[in-house]
Amino acid sequence: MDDLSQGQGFMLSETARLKERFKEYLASEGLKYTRQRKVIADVFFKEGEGHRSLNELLATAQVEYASMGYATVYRTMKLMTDSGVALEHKFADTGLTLYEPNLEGDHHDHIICLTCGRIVEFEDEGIEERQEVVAKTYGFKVRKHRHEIYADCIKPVCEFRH
Amino acid sequence: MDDLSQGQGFMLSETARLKERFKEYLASEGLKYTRQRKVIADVFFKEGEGHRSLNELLATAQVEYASMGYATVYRTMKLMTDSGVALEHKFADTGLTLYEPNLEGDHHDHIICLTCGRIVEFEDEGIEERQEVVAKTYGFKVRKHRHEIYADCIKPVCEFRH
DNA sequence: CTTCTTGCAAAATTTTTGCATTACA
DNA sequence: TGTAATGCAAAAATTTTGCAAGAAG
Repeated sequence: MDDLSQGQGFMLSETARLKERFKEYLASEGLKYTRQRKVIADVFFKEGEGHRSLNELLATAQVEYASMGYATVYRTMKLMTDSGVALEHKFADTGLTLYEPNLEGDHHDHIICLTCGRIVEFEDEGIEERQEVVAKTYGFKVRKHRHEIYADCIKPVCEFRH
Repeated sequence: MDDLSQGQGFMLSETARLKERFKEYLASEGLKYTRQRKVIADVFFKEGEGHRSLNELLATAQVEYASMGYATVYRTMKLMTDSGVALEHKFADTGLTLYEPNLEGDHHDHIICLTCGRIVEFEDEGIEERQEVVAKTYGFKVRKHRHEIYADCIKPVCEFRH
C-alpha cells in the first residue's frame, strides 16, 4: 500500500499515469481521444518495451486495429511528444526516430551497442552536474541534452549478438 | 622554431596537415587527388570555418569550380570521414549533416544555442572520465560518443540572435 | 590505356502535409 | 452537427546510387 495515486484507492502504474496525462492533454487542447489514439497509447505504454520506431508501433497497433495508418501513428506520437509523455530519439546509427515513454524521475542517457544494436540506459549524476557547470561557463542555460555512448561489449563475443 | 613537421624545414598548419593526410589516404587506397577533391579540401580546411553542410560546401566550392556537383562533394566528404580527417555531425535541430575538420588532439563536444543556432565547442575531462567508468560498469568499451547540450543564452537577449 | 571520378538524374529513405471522408464529443 | 481525426497518396527533404562520359596516373 505504498502508492495510492489520485486518492482513488487504487494504484496506477507509471505508464498508466502517462496515459492519463496524455488524455488530459488532449482534453485541455480540445482534441479527441479516438479509438486509434487509444490503441496507439496502449501499445506504446505497454510496459517493458523500450525504444520503438513508427513502423514497429504501426505493426503492433494494426494487430488491434487493422486499418491503422502510418500517418495516424506519426501524428499521435507527435502529440505524445508535444505533451511530454514520450521522448523522441534519433540515434546516429539507424537514421530512424525511436520513441520511448517519458517516465517521471527517470532521466537517463543511452549506450548503444555497436555489435548488436542493443540500447542500454544509464544515468550519472556527476556528468549531469558537470554539464550544468560547463554550460554556465559558456554563458548558457541547459534546456535539454543528448548524450550517447557508442560502444562494444567487453565480453569476447557479444552475448546479445544477432 | 617550435613545429618543424615532416623534417621539411617549414611549418604546416593543423589544417594543412589534415589535407596532407587526406592526400596520403587517397594514394594508399589507389584513389586520385582530382581537381575537384583539391577544391573541396581547400574549401573545407580553410581555417576559421566551423560546421558546414554539404550545400554550403558545394556553394563555396562552385565559386572556384563552377561545374562542381553535389554528389562529388557528398562522396568526397565521405572519403574524408572514412580517412578520419573530417567528422560528421547530425544535430537534433537541423536534420542536416554538418562536417567539421578533425583537428588532432582537439576532441570536443557541442553546445547548440536554441536561440540563434550558434554552435559552441566544449571539452570537459571530468565528463570524459566518468563516461569511461559508466560504460565499463555496464560491460562496454567506449568507441565514440555524442554529447550535445541544447541551451539558451543567459543574457537577456541573445547577442547572436539572427 | 586502364581505372577511377564526375555530374546528372533517378532511387531510396524518412518525415511531413493536403484533402476528401469518417467519426468523435 | 460542427470540428477534429483518419487514411491515403502525394510532397518534401535528405541521402545514396547507376551510369555514360571525361579525367587522372
